[in-house]
Amino acid sequence: MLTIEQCQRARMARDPRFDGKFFVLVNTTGIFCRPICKVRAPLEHNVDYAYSAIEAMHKGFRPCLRCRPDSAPQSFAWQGVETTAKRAAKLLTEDVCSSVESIAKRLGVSPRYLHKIMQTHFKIAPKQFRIFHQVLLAKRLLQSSSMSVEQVAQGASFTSARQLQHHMKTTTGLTPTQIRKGLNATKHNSDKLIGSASGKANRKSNETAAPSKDKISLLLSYQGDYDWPLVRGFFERRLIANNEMISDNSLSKTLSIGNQHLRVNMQHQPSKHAFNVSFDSQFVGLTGQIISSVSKILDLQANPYVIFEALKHTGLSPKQINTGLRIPGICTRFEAGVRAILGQQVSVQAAITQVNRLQQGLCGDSDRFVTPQLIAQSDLAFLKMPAARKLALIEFASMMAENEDAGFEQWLAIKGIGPWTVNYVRLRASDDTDVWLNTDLIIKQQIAAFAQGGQALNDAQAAPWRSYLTLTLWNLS
DNA sequence: GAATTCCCCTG
DNA sequence: CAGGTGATATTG
Repeated sequence: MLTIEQCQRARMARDPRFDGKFFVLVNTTGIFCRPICKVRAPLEHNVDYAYSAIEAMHKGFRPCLRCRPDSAPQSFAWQGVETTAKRAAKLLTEDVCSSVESIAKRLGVSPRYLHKIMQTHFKIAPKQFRIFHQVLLAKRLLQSSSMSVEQVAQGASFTSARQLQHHMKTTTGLTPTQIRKGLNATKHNSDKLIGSASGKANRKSNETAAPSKDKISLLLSYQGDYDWPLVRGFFERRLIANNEMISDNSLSKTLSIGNQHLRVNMQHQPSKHAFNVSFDSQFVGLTGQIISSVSKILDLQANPYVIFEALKHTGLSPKQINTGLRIPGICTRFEAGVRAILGQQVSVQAAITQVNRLQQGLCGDSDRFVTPQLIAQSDLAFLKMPAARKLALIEFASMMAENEDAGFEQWLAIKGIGPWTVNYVRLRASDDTDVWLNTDLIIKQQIAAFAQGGQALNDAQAAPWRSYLTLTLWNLS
């Protein structure tokens, strides 16, 4: 527990690390706040402290309407405007189809206020923010794929090649073709980049708009080392039949994006420090989402050097730290949730067997991963596991069927879903790099082993990359 | 940028 | 409890 002094300093500093740890009771008004409440700090002689919202309510205080200390921790209301800004940025880039207005509506704010939020947090209006993102994606496609300019425009969600031209010109001063030529001048020929355009060139021009049977392929590069054998092994031990396939140098998986389903192949090309990603060109419009899914699955954006440096200070010896460490990801929270629930208290082997039984039982030989709806409608009689866990899975599926974006506080409200499950999901399916899974059995054992060896593990040193510490300990076991 | 809402303080 | 103040979030 915290001392009065600590509380005092924490609330004066509005230190977010203490948010949720205690509450400020203001005697003069009978209102209680979170330590980070933006309102002018009450005088010390007017306040008391409580360690839970329940306690505060019980003492007759009502929650502050500004900081909402009554709402569940981690809910959006709890996290304040910054979270709204982040979510806005995410929605603006991910859901390019929706208008700015509808995104504002989804966030529960007026378009005007969204504009203001974006302006204060990103110094740019929502519309412009989105266009920049589209242009950046288009630029990347021009430089790393064999896609035609027309395809690039579609891939980056421009309504036409003309639009792409226009925005590219106004933001970079160059036309799409010039961007692509820039690559040719400085690097190799474009046909060195995975040829698939060749087949297209031969086809009749009136077919270009129609869905073709061609493959689109692009190169997604990573920085630093990449321990593919390790990542590959991780996936191999958790493979879902039909939905996923693995070979010596590649992984393929059927992704479900919206109501579309597509097979994506990811082939490791160590010499290029990249993965060659390919999928059917009829899904060109999903290019952006495919890239982000693949980046998540393969953890392409990690910077292993920085992580290595951080992990060195935890007490691990350099030999124990893998410089090519990546976190094998899962691209939807739903799939991660299913795997986590079925993985509670059992071995990796047992867990994946259950996942496959579930998949087989509800989807047969389909390559599409099971849906929330299918689980929610089933009684799961064909599964052999504790009844409580089945119920948890069904309830989880119903929640996801109703609202895919349900917050973790809603997850936790389900009986059978606790901190371990949520954190496992955060580790493998969120952008958070700082998930320290110290409630995990293996991790506990590792921590104990280090303590016994006289060299206690200092996990705080690994922040904000404790997800990688977690994975390192798993690998060491 | 004004108007509104909300909170804290003092008398 | 009323009236005064300062500050933030939000809207039109």
